[in-house]
Amino acid sequence: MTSEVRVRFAPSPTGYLHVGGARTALFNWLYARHCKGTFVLRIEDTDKARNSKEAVQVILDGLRWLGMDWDEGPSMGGEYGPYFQSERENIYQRYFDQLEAGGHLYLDNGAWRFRSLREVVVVDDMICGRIEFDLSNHETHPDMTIRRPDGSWIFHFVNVVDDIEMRISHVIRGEDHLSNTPKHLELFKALGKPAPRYAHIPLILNKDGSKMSKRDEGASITSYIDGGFVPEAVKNYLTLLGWSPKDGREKLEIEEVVQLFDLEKVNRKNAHFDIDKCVWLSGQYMSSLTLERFAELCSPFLVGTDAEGLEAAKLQPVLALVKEKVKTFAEVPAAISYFFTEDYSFEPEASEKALNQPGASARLNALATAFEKVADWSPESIEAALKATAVELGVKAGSLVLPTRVAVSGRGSGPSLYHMMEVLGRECSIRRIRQTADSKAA
RNA sequence: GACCCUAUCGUCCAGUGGCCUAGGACACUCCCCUUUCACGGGAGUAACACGGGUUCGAAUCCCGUUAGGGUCGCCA
Repeated sequence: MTSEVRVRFAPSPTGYLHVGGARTALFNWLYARHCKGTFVLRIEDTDKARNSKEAVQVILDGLRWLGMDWDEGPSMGGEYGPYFQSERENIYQRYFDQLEAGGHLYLDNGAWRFRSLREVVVVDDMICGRIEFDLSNHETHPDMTIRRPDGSWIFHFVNVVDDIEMRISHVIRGEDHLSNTPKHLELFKALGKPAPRYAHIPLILNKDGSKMSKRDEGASITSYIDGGFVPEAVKNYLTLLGWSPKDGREKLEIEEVVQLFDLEKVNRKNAHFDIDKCVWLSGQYMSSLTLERFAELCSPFLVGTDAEGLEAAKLQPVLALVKEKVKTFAEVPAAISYFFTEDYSFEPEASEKALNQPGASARLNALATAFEKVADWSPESIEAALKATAVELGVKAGSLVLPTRVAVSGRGSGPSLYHMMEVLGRECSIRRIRQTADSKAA
């Protein structure tokens, strides 16, 4: 029972969830699920200045959006709570008293410092291997502060106390903590408790290798939510940063990742973040979404557009048309706009190429006349009518396609023309073709 | 500055002494398919940081250099 795997993600509520933090959470989540262990979410809000309900909410929302459910933590509870450090005052006091009684602490300018054991500390890391840190030199390794003069607690101390109290078996965290680990090990030793296993995962940097800061593209999970990425795709992309199934596959069901995931196989090299590949993966997931889920995930992006609140019968056929075309939901409003307004704009280049040609107007009118005679308004019939008209006019069918497309949509590209016209409807399609023939075409 | 980690195409991964004239994916270029764009299919450009070892043999092991990243807070 003591060998049970318990891992934790312990973010500080800074107001945003960094992509690197999200991946740390993900690797914890994957390891917990792989081992059938427990994934704990603990909020490290000892810094009262930065602590706010909203800031915590951003983290919870981000984790939920990525489909990482926690077994213990905020709104879940659990037998090792509370899960906010701001509510664990008495626990820290107890451990503090123990350290003080053991002679490990001394006062310095009103703050409490931990007297280092001044030894060589070995970190046996599951990813980085065995590393020795020589802490014997006071100059290069000053005693760490664990409590401020105002009584508030410092990260290193509360982090260790909570890992003890919450029975954490494996600490999976960013490599930026690797150099802090010997200090933490000293604390475990002074407290007389066994330390957890450590696994430091490499960091995520910008594509050019520079440090990723808050403002950089893709740094905040909120940017993926707002950017309309398919959440499964972002989760999938994150698993591929530092880990791989080894067989070259890129798109993997998360259940399979859970099955295959292993800390020992995680890379030791920092990953450079490539938003293009993430967008590509989102597009891959997009096409495999059911129309229902696609419509559901689209709806927040339709707010404020002509398509907002439209009944499913009107909206879904249009969404079906663009589903295979977009890579993010954010692209949807622009992709469908001309279906829901007569005030659609014409792309200059497409207009120039398709409409500003001699005889374009006459050809469009001939097409409109042919479409008026189509018995059933199906893609097949529309196509047949267009091809027959091409024969009549003595031109290639292809040369009528683009002008028709631009006339009914204003654009040079889009869904299959015949399917698009079917959804647009006979009356609307013909009206747009005639209007364009009158006003735009030469 | 000290200490720690890392080093394969522009990027993400494969490769753990011979199967590597280094493989896959994104991006890029070209071709095919197609009514357009996209999808799909095919082809191409492109990498073992450098220098020493060890070995019959090194992308793979060792050392050094260089480069990048991290830590050294009364931030987390």
